[in-house]
Amino acid sequence: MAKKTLITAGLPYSNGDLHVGHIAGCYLPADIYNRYLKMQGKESLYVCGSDDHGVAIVISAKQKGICPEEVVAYYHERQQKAFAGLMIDFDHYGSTSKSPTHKEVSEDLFLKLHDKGYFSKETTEQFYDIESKAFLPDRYVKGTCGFCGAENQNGDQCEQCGKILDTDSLKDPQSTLSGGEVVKKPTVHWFLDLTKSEEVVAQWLDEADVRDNTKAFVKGLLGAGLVKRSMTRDISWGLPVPLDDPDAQGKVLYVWFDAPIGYISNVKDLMIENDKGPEAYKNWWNNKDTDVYHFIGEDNTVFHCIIWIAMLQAYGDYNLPKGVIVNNFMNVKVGEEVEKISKSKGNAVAILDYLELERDPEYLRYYLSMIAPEKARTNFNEAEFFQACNSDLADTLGNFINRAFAFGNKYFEGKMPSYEEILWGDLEKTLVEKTEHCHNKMTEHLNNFSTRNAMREFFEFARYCNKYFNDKAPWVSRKTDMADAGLAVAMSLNAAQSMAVFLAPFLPVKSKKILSSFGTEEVLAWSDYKSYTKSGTQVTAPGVLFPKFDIS
RNA sequence: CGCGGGGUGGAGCAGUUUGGUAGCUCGUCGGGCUCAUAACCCGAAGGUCAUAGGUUCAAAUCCUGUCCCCGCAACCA
Repeated sequence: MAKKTLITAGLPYSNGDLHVGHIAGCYLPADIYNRYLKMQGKESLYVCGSDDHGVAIVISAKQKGICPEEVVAYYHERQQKAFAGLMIDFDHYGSTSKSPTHKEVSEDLFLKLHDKGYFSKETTEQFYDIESKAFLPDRYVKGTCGFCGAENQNGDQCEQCGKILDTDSLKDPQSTLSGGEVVKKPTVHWFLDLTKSEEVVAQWLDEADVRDNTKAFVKGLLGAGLVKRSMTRDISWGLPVPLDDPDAQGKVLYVWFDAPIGYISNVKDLMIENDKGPEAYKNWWNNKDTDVYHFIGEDNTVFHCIIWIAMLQAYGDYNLPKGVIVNNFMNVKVGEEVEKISKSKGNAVAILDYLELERDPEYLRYYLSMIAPEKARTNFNEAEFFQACNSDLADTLGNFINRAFAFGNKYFEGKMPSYEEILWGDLEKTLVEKTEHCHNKMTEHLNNFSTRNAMREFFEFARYCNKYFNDKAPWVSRKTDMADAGLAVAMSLNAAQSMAVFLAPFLPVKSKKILSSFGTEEVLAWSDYKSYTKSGTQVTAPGVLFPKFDIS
């Protein structure tokens, strides 16, 4: 059976708007990979959905004076709008809080792990906000550092001395929510014992498609030894712990436990929606012919490369991911300063803002592919964005296509001139070699999940195309050797058509526009990049594909 | 000795796995061309590849030490 691929992108937390970092980190690379696989005639699915549970949403709701459902609904819709605007095409976009399937699949997974003895029930002391009548995660508690005496420190770590704080070492704890008094209170939770999974995770890591830097990071964690992690929480918003145990009352599954399960439940929902039945998702999740790839941001590494692997392995029936593609964060550059993208600093480059300015979404797809933080963090800078778009998209790519078509219109009545191989000289042979080289390299880079290198390869080719046209100088040869001028035009148009294929995963609309100039409607296959248009065919110039930003 | 990433011409980056003339984009200067979105092409200036030492015929690339920058250190999505 042919291999098929299930692609997922880290479920966006429905408690905020999406910005360029989110898109560059996982949604765009995954979208490009999905389109690329489909162009190769492979069966693939790209699923995602909002991650709706967790303390942060409860707190956010409380602060706004609304209920968690409203917070989730608001951001879920805005996130979908941002994705649609950037042509991030999911085969399915679900929601962990709205899908009954998700609840069912999560409960099944929790219960099976429970029955197999992977959980231990333990009592620990946690901060409890008396006024809000709620347990609080440490970061929502402020107090005095028990080590150095620094005041007003978050409950997880002291910024002054760097020591990690806990319920014992944080003095005079206060709730940042209510401002009220916080006490220590015992509470019962179910812990997943990760020490049992150390070997399995290490083995998976050896075989999986994971970038070297991710591998090194996870190996470091494994070397330090894994611990028990609580998979339940004391809040009311989430999936109730599905146990017939009085201690489970009022407790929910930890958001990080149920979020990745969304990768399974979203596929199941998609299959049900498509009338394939409630068991069809097994063709994707319980089938060795499926390669599962998770695209995530660096903050998700621990959960996807350790806990999720442990969960899947403990469950037993589902595929382990073939790869986890981790991208780093993206910072923004404001003036000379590099900063973290942050809403509170007001430097977030929000997707909806970008779209509202009616800027071309494909310019952003281009730029984010180009500066994708694949090996290290990169900076988003608006001035550089404008400059790169103008230089690469308008001057190099757009101008080349335009000049080839324009010359053809002017001197060949818009008909594709002759370009039989017998006419080729060294310049033509080199051009075709460069085309093949570009295709091969882009294939290699995309197979390695590097949109960045693929794009760089593409523009090297585009630059060469301009050089070819220049070296041929058809505006000179047309006076003495019309056939050679025609050859230059035809070969350039052929190159433009190849470019349309190369660009399709990145800039689907522009790619289509170029192809339709040649009278082709459907997306060509990735390997059909040399299916050139016949001589004599009428072609129509696509016009200016990439207008420039005015940055004077 | 907590873990990881980084330090390459004015700016932004590639190259380091598999040592062998230091590459790309932008910027600057000069030239060419006029088909094209004032675009394109060619050439030049500019780098002791953070630093000190080592291995080697040969090191940005391998090894060791040092300095600087940035993340992470797992209750937070």
